[in-house]
Amino acid sequence: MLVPVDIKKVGRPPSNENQREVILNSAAELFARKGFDGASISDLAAAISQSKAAVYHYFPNKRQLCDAIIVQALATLVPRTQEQVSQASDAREQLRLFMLCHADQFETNRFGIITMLSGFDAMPESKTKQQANRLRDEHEALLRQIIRNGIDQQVFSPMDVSMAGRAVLSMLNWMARWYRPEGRLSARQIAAQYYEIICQGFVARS
Amino acid sequence: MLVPVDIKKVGRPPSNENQREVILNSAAELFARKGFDGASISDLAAAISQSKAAVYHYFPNKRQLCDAIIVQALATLVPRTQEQVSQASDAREQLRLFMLCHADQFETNRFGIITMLSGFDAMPESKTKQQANRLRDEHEALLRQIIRNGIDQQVFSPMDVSMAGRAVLSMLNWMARWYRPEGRLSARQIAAQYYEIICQGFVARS
DNA sequence: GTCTATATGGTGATAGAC
DNA sequence: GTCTATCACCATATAGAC
Repeated sequence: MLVPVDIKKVGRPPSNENQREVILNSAAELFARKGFDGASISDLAAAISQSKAAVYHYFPNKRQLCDAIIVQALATLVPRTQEQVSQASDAREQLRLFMLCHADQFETNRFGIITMLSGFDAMPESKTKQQANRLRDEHEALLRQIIRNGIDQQVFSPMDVSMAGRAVLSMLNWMARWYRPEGRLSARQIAAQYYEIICQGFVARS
Repeated sequence: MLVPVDIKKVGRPPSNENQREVILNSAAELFARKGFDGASISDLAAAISQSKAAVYHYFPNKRQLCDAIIVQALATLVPRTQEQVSQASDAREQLRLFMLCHADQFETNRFGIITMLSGFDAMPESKTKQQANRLRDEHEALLRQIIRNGIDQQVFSPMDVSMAGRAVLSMLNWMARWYRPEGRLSARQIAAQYYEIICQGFVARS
């Protein structure tokens, strides 16, 4: 009789997947709050009421633990955004969905996304880093494609697509530095306002 | 006979001001590249070919050294921006000058401004921190006032002034993460493009 | 799988000679 | 004012018992 195989677990060490996730989640919060250098494995171990050695059982070192958080954040964000955006054909609606979905991560995976945004540049060269680069490139390419669509559809003015994309991502990514879930507006509401601002522009219509 | 007094030096320790600046500049670069926790006093001492003890002669500890860089960056940026903006009365031109001046710091004081942007939140409570807070508040207040002026003058559409200000600052501040002086565009040119994007908006005019 | 104990090295900061 | 030498501490990471 054939036994169903969970392909996600093939090749993994025979460790407790639950415990691995506990470590990833707690580490993401620590890295987000104190940065890679500021957060220590002792802090992490204390936060999950375990020993340092227990952490090293699941991850070979601090660097790879952090890298795993970063790539996991991107691996969630990027396909989810693609899926959302694909449900619209109007470029304005595609842009709105892109921005909402990106911002939504500040609610659903706050510490993971902050660790990703603040730790991306410090990743040393590795397979994981290359994977992260690919995912980021995909994400940025999607945004630029949306803007190009808009220009082709003549709903957006002609403009420098890559600068426009940077402007959008800058607004969203900087939220990592000030957004608090207990604030007046949700991350999606903030993104919706940014969408209106970037679409309409400051200048009053005649 | 009266001796002219440099008021900037009154009350300062009788140390070599030049050496102090050397330390500040080199430390700014290290903090900008590796972060507060990642940069060590040993690195710094080596970078200026001096001993660690020499650094501690000019600054009581690492934290106050970093704080000094942060507040100095703000103390340059904020009045300079005010002065520039005051030379225009049209809100669009004021906004353009604000953005150019802010971005210009990435060329004239690159490492200082990066250290400020990435280290501001981590500053512990202190007199220096309060000074930094005041300067930041002044800067943000100026930007919001420009936007309000524009709305009053009916050159800008009515909008949420604080969100609009955040949008502008996000675009500029995120430059700390990707701008390289050897790139194709200068920081001022980038800011000028951002100005066009944020003023006109994406949506095509009828 | 998780522990205690430890190896090893770097950190911020200081003492005291010159 | 700058040095060498050193402090106490904490970091990452490992060894080996259970």
